[in-house]
Amino acid sequence: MTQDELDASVGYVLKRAQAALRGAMDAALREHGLTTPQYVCLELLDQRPGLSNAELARGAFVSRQSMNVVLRGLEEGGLVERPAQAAHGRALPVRLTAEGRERLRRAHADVFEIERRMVGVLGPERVEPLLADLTRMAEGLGG
Amino acid sequence: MTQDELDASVGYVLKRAQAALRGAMDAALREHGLTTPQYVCLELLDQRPGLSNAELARGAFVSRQSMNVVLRGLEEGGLVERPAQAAHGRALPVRLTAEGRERLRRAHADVFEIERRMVGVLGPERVEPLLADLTRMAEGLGG
DNA sequence: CCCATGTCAGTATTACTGACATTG
DNA sequence: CCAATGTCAGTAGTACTGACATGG
Repeated sequence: MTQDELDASVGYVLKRAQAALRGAMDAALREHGLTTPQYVCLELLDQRPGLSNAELARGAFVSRQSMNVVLRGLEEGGLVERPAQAAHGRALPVRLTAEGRERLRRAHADVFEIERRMVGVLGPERVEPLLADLTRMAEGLGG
Repeated sequence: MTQDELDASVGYVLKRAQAALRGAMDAALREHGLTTPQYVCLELLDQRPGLSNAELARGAFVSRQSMNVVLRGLEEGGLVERPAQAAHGRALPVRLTAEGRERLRRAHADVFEIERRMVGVLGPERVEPLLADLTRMAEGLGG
């Protein structure tokens, strides 16, 4: 593989774009006392209240164990809450607290601005195909 | 942000695609006794022999310290080598050993197949714009 | 002096694996 | 029995910060 081929590697530019986004998010979220995985977790819970740990893990593309660590941090910070016992299954539905919702709201504004800046360099007509292509690639790998 | 907005978030699908690729690479490279960061490091060195630790770190989007850990692992495994002292600067040029080149060659075949499978679900005419868009997005965030 | 580099130390977050009991 | 879940334990990879000496 030559240098040209590396620059032209979809995997490489994918990683580059993701690293740039992650770095920008880490920096912005630090001011809100959140890590990027924590933010992702809050975002998922805001959209689908009551998701279980395992469901959150799948949504954030991490293991159950990793998500459990993230959840424990959020719980200690009073941003989410879990019932002590499950109603019927084993899954414990997680919900945002009022403080969690408020923290998310403020952090979201900054993250939204980052994403706007990232996507803003593209022509608006590119966004839809880009979303479709990335989704199909993930599905193509069984993701 | 609604569920539709999350699915439509460029950041989210970007992460999803990258997670799928990373997972596939981790699985494939395990059989070659390599981690994904180690593989990326070998690939960079194959293309540009003599890169320093700091240059490799920038190329792989990790910190100097993290890359140093990766390099130490590769050095212990006899896949790369560094001179004990720098010729003129402080930077130590890293080079693949014969074994490193051979290990990379075999691993590369599997990784190439994964990328082929990932990109294969797209129309060939989509690849170029995709590369360009991802590159521009990274640059737009200062990556 | 300034800056990039290599390196050491310590710590934190995230990740993995394996394992096990529980629930439906 | 089987599948999914929550959880415990151990380990590993990657990240951060701060610090320091070195070389150009």
